[in-house]
Amino acid sequence: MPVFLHDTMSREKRPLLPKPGRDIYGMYCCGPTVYGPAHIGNFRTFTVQDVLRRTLEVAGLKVKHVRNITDVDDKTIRGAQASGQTLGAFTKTWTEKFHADCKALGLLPPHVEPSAVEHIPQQVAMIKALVDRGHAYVAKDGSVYFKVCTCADYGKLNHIDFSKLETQSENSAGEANDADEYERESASDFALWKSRKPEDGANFWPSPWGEGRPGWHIECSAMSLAHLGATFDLHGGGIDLCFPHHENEIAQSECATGVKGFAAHWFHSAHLMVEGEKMSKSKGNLYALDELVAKGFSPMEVRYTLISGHYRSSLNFTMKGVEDSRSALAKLERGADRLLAAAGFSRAEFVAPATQEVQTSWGRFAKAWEVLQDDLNIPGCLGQVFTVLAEKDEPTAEQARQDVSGLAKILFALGLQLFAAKAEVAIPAEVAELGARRWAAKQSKDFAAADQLRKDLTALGWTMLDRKDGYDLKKA
RNA sequence: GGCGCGGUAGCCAAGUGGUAAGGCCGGGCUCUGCAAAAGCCCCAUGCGUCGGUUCAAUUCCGACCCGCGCCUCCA
Repeated sequence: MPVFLHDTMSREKRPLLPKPGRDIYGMYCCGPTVYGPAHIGNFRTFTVQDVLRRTLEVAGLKVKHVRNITDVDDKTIRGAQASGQTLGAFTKTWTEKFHADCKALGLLPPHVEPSAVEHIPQQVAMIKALVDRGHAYVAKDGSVYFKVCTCADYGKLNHIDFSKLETQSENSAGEANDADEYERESASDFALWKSRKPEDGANFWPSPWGEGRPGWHIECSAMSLAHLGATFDLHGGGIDLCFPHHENEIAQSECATGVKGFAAHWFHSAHLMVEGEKMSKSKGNLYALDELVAKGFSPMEVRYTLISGHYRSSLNFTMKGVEDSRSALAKLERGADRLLAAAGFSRAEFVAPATQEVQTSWGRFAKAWEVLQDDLNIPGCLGQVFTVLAEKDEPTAEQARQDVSGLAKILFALGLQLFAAKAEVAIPAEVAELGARRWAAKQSKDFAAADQLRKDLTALGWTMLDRKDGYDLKKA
């Protein structure tokens, strides 16, 4: 059974399969603009896309995952200038930070990660095709605009009747659309090429229309064409990109190549709220991964939180939620440990099996997998996993092995790495000594002394967990 | 105004035309000198409101209330 996923354009749940005659499933995801650390909202989208890619792979598809880096736009140029760096040096710093965060969150690197700056010629070529075909025009200042009225089905992704919108002279905020800013012919036309401006500094490239830089929308069209072809299987991004970015991509790509059917499937993930509020710079709730780690949360706990809601519903990200995730993850680890013990496996053997075995051996987790394949229902899948782990009947060793295989694949698909090496907290000599003394007191049944020593440890911020044969010291 | 999404227990969150997964928290028990950890058990006659369809609706239809998103470069 193929994976089924809701498609934004058709508004239907549809099977995900490579185009006829192809054996590779091509997916393009809009990546980050590298002008600062990505926030958890960005990472929700990238994490959900990562789960999709992993799920498709577990389902046996060969996936080509392309995710771009936007390294030239107003924000990157301004950021570079403010930091006194070249654009390249500036975006390299933030790209590396992004990669580090992705790695910590367990995101598989995309197979191709093209950058906009590296694809200027492709973008220029596409713009040229649009001009040649009459879909774009050159303004007085050398900027090039896409002429929306030449694209009859513009608006099809968002189901907007664009002939009406075109005449709208102001947006919902009551602000006039500044149609004359760049001498656009129509308010809905958008920039493909922006002519060189003094504030761009050294960041301009040659083109048939003079020096300048590409508009934002064209980069994704050019890079998806370069790496996946004129048509490909799936295009993803945050729901905010649905309009106008993705609508514009469709228009540019289909008009430039003359081939309809740019992306067969559109995958949009809902946004994140933080503590019940919309994320925004002014509210200061745009958490970066580092800030959560500084609060004592592990990236895996953050990942669990990010996937704990269905991707099409907005998710309220709260610190309590991450704490809940920590407990849930710990429960998952205990359940997995029990299963491994029943199967006679070590933790090291708890890995997703190679592709050949991929379709078999789900054990009791077949239902969880089924749920995951149905519109990437991660919460439902996790619910199934916990249900199975709570079953009372002890599995036979053979059943447990099947279960381990199934669970390993589920967790691989979700990208949840259990048993992550926890940062060893060094035990101060003073604490270790108190612990040893308390253990000795307990052994000699001097409970009054033992209780006092426990209090002393608590005062230092440590707790002592007794076992039958020894004890652990943990930082509170 | 246009196009969408959603309102399920204290919190988070699945799901279904036949009577509510799961996680967290909380309570109880077992274990334990104490404490914790762990295991087991309990925790929505109820799924925004009001109508309608139906043998049966939280699930379908309609209206209404409430919250949220996008509507030109924010994942």
